[in-house]
Amino acid sequence: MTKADKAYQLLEIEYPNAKCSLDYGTPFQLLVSTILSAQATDKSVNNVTEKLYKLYPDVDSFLTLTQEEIENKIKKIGLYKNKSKNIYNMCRELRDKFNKEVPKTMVELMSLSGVGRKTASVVLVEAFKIPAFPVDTHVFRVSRRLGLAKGSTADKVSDEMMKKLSKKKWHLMHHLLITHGREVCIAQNPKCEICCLKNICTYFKAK
DNA sequence: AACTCGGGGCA
DNA sequence: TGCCCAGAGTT
Repeated sequence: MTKADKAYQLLEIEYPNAKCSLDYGTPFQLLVSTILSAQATDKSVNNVTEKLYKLYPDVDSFLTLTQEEIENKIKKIGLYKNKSKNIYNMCRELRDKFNKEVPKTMVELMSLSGVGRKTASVVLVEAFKIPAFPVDTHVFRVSRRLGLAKGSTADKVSDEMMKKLSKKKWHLMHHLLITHGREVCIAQNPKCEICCLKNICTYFKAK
């Protein structure tokens, strides 16, 4: 068994309920809620974005709003209002370049306003079940501390993780690493004493 | 690769 | 109030 498989196994036992926290309907709704939830702490995003896209469920309903109107909606539900410009522009890009459909490739998704590498790969995996390994700062930090990835950029870490794990494990592993990074393998003063992975962790060994 | 941006969380 | 942070965008 590889180290990556071992880590996966241990994390799966530690976090039996780990899964995607975003509840979404359509790919477009996932896209909007992913953008809005970026940089926000995960809680509260769910019901809040739900409210938003119940009122405005698709591209067309957003296209009827001015940027200021979108900003007011977002402000009212308590999320980053500065994302309104991105969402306003993105909906026009979807209309003009993609026939109002959420595109299904990394390059196309990343061409949209406010959509970067992480948001794009989340949409590919969650909405279209296209294999990808989203790397946020949690996944980046935990993978490197464990010694599963050595790359210095999120893209490299993503590639390394995909090579080390069978495809069917990618999706859950992503959520397991995020959960672990939030709760135990935190950025400052990680809680190594209680870590279920300390016996196989490069960072812990070096301490 | 390093920096900027800028609002939320938290002490 | 000031410090940190996540992710996108820019240089």
